[in-house]
This record gives sequence, C-alpha cells and structure tokens, in this order.
Amino acid sequence: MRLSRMLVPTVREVPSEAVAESHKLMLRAGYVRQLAAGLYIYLPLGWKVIAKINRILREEMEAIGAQEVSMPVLHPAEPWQQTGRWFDIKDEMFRLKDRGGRDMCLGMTHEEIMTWLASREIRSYRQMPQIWYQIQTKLRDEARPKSGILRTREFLMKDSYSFDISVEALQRSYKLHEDAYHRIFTRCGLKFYQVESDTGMMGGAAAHEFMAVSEAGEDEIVLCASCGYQANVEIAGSVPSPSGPEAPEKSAETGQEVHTPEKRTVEEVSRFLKEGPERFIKSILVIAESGPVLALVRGDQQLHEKKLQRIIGPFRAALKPEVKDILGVEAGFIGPMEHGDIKIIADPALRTGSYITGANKPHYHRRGVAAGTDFQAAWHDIHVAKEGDLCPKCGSPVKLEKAIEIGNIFQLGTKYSQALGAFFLDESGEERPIIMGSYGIGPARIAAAAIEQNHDKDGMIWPANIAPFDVEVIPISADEPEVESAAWRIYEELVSAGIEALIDDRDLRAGVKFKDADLIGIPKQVVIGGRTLKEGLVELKDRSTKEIRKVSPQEAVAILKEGISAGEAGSGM
RNA sequence: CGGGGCGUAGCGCAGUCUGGUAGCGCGCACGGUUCGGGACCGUGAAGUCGAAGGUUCAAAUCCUUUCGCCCCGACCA
Repeated sequence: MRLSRMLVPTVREVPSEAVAESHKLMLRAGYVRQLAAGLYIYLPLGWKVIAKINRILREEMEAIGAQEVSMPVLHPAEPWQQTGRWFDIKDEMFRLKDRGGRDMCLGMTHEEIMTWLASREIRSYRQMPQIWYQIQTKLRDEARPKSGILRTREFLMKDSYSFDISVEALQRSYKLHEDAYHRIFTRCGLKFYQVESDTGMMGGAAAHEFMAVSEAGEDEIVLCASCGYQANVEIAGSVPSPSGPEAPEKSAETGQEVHTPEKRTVEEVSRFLKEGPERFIKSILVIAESGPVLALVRGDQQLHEKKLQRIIGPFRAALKPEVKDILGVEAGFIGPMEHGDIKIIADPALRTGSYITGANKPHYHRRGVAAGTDFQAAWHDIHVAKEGDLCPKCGSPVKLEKAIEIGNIFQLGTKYSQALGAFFLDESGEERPIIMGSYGIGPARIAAAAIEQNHDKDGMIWPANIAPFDVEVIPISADEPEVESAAWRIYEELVSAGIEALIDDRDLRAGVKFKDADLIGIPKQVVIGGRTLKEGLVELKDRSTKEIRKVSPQEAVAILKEGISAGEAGSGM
C-alpha cells in the first residue's frame, strides 16, 4: 500500500478530550475519528488492526469447532420479554417501534436470539454439543461512554454460545473457550490475567474475565503471586491485614467515652484522636427490603456494596432522618451497641480486638468496643479487597492492578433455555433444557489494550500479529532516483513474498516521515537513504527496540521474510 | 442520573472578569530557498464565536433557555 494514497490523517496536537493514552494515539496516528459520544469511525489503519484481530478470533473459534453465523441487530421485543430482560434492563437498551407499532430493540448481546434459534433447531441430544458465534455490532446506550474506543455505545463483539446436554458437557465447552481465549490474547501480544468474576445479570454458575493490565482499565483485579488466586475486586475475597503493630485496646479502656465535637467521619475522628483508621469501626445503615441493616467494617475498609447485596438483597443507603429515627442518633456518631433487634452484618476483620466507634450520642465516640461483649453480628466478608490484604486462599499479601476487560466467559446454565423453551430429548426420551454458556471478546478493547501496553513517547508499537502492516518502507530521497527505485524494489519483493508492506512514497522531508512512522507504530521499518545506499546498504529498524541494522537490500528482504514468518509460527498459527 | 469543566478557522488555544475592528500557533494553498528526526522566508484562503431568545446605540463578552463534548461518581446484562 502506498501511504500517499491512504487516508492516514496524523496530527501533531491531540484533541483535548482524549485522556487515555490509547485514545490520544489513535487520534494522533489517524486510526480513528469520533462521530459523537461513544461512536467512532475506524479509519483504514484502525480497521486493518480490527480485521487482524478478527482473523485471529475466527481461526481460534473455528479451531474449537465453533461455527460463525450472522444475527440481526434489530430484535423483536418478545424474546427479551420472555427472559425478563426487556423489563430488567433499563435505559441501557436502545428501544424503538417499527411502523406497525411493534416493540423492537437493538441487540446489546445475543443470548435471547441465539437461544431462540436453538429452541427451534435443536431437538435431540444427538445434535449437541454446538458452539455458534458471531463477530458483529452490539448497541448499548451507555450511561457514560469513555476512554476512546474502550467504552462505546456501538461496538464490535465476538460472542459465542455453547449448547450442551449436561453440566459436565458445558464445562468441556467452557474449557475449550478458556483455552482458545488464552491462545487468542497471547497471539494478540497482550499481557493478561484470567480472573474469577461476578456472574451479574447473566445469571449462572461460574464466570471468568480476561483482563489486560492497564492504567486505563475500568476494573481492578486482585492477584496473589504465591498461589495464583486471581479475581475481580467485584467478588474478590481477602483477609484484611491485622490492625497494626499495637494490639487492639484492652479492657482497661472499655466503655470510655471521648468528646469528639463535630468529628463525624473516620478520617476526622482518626486525626482528632491520633489513632489509625484501622482502630475504628465504621457503621453504615442501609435499608433493605426486609428492613434496616447496620453494616460494620473496619475504619480503613470500604463497604463492598455488591458483597452486601448478595447477603441481604437489594438495599439503599439510609437517608439522614431515617438514621436518626431508626438508631436515635445522627450519622457520624453511630455505634453498633444497643440497637435492639436491628440486623447487624459485620466484616470478620472486627471479630477480634476492640475498637473506637460512635457512642450513639452526638459528638461522642467510645473506645474499647468489642464484638461479643458490646454487640452481636452476623459475620460476612463485606469489605473491598485492597493492596496489602491477605489472599483468601493462601494468606500471602495480594496485589491490586487496574485492568481492561477484554473478554469474559459465563456458564449460563438453563436461564435462557428455560425461558425461551429450548428443550431437547435425552437418551431416555425425557425433555430437558439445553445447558448454555456464553463467551464474549471485544476486538476494539484488544486493540486499545495493545496500545496501552505497547507504546512509547513517539507513538504506538504494535505486536506483530495485529499490526496494520508488517513493514513500512521509507525512502529518504531528495530527488535521488536511485533511492526511489531501490525502495520500490524492496517494497515489491516484500509484497510478492506475502508480507504486508506500506511504502511512504509521500514527497515529504525525512523528519516528518520518521515521526509518522514511529507514531503509526508498524513493527519494522526499512529506511533507504542516499548516503547509505551509496555504500550499498539500507537500514532495518525495529520499532520497539529502536535497534538499527545496516544491511544490503537483499539481506533486508531476507531478514524480514524470515522474521515475519517465524513470528507467526511462534504465535501458534 | 448527580457533581465539575469546556464549546471561538481543520487541530491546539488566547480574547469573556471590565461590552466597542475576532486574534495567535500548527495545518492548508501558491511562490522561493531547503532536504536523515515534525525546515525557513514571503503571499494567501479559511470563523453563523455551539444554538435560540433577551438586555444594549453596540454582545464572543452580560442575562435566560437549550444542545453538544470531556472528566469524577452512580450504572455497566
């Protein structure tokens, strides 16, 4: 491809809205343009990257026996009503009516439609297992699109669905995907983790997410280096580190009340009393469907609302007047003591030791409050795991990393097949629901994660397998026909060897070509300049190491041919 | 949806407080000199100041309404 004919609008200055590094670079390097919030145009280079990723997806999906299908983006409401998601999902679903007034929606995922298909086409256990997949556009009216192509309202997704006769068979399909995903992300050159994740509204037994470590990520994952425990903070358990070198206070201080005027938050009281936040009990009143619940975490912990919800069901924070009504004291001075039969859920961090907490009267706190003697509670892990906490499996300190969710896998079970009547007859002629799994990957997120993980101050550095081109040929010529012709010869040879090459045939100064080449991030560059060419040499530059080798044009071609085919072989082709 | 910020030439911004000729840099076009890491000189084109309404002799600037975009939070099937 000739760069002079290609739409690659590189710019020196970045539009100010970009924050994520991948977003800035994609705009600067001419990979994408924004149409509106969460809607992006992929320019030729960006689209080539997506195409490369999709090719890898197809190869790996086909390799586990998955079959590609194409599904409508426009869906009738009925299947969504049958599974209940038409009602559960709110503003996030794009809805519309057709000319006949029928309710329709734009597909945000395809469990309903795939299951609808299965319900009509799968009748017998003999027809399974099946894995169907698609690589198509999904639409979600995101509350807050952000970070360039990381969270958009319209996005491409590879989603596959498995249909099995039993839970054991589902686990085989699940494992197939797990392994395929590892191969896919490895081939895409990503550093990633597979973590345990929340099943969320998907329902089902087990779920994992594939996470690419990046500061731009929206998720946080908990990692244990010693036993390999890996989980999303959404569900990660952890054992809080002990309260510090000083043992929690002994009974000498029990019951001592201290005047703490206008000091309400743990932070304020902690500073006022010169005691670390881990010496405090934080009491949070919430209103569940069954009534008020007092949630207790240690002062240095955050209440994990999802964990709490799993225990007491949906709840909301109590309003200020409610706090006073129910507990008889204003927020800020709540203690867990003497609240009659209000349900108390406490984090196990508080099980031993004694703590400082609100005295249940305005502007006073009490020291030496301990579980058992001062209050009774049901013990549940309801804190957010944090750096330095101990691994729930092996007790070593855990690490937290921000990450981009690049893929997920769910064991769905029968939630959708039951709802949509996808039943089959087993060996004994009994009718049973199909056991399903669903598995997603976002190609745009792979691209963004690859940039996040591979760039420098000059621009992108693409992993070989998903780079828009393999090589960029850069003639540096001020009217030197020999340079031009040598460059074209090299370019032609590369192309005829099946290497994807881009030639910068624009009539521009060397500096501009170099800057653009580094920005665009094609892994290999061949620079042909007048001076070196007179010695019969060209320069072979590696974008990531910046290493330059001076070799003859023939050698350059030979090295590139070998390197590129070896790279593909090494990546599991 | 709550909180904050920003909309002025293709891009990045100044000008708004204190109303009075719409500016700078990059980019773009043309001419010339240059030519291995975003060259230089000269000439030039290009803006309903997000939109609507209002105040005023006069509005980018003040007031009201509205739309859009970004960030934090909530949400994220």
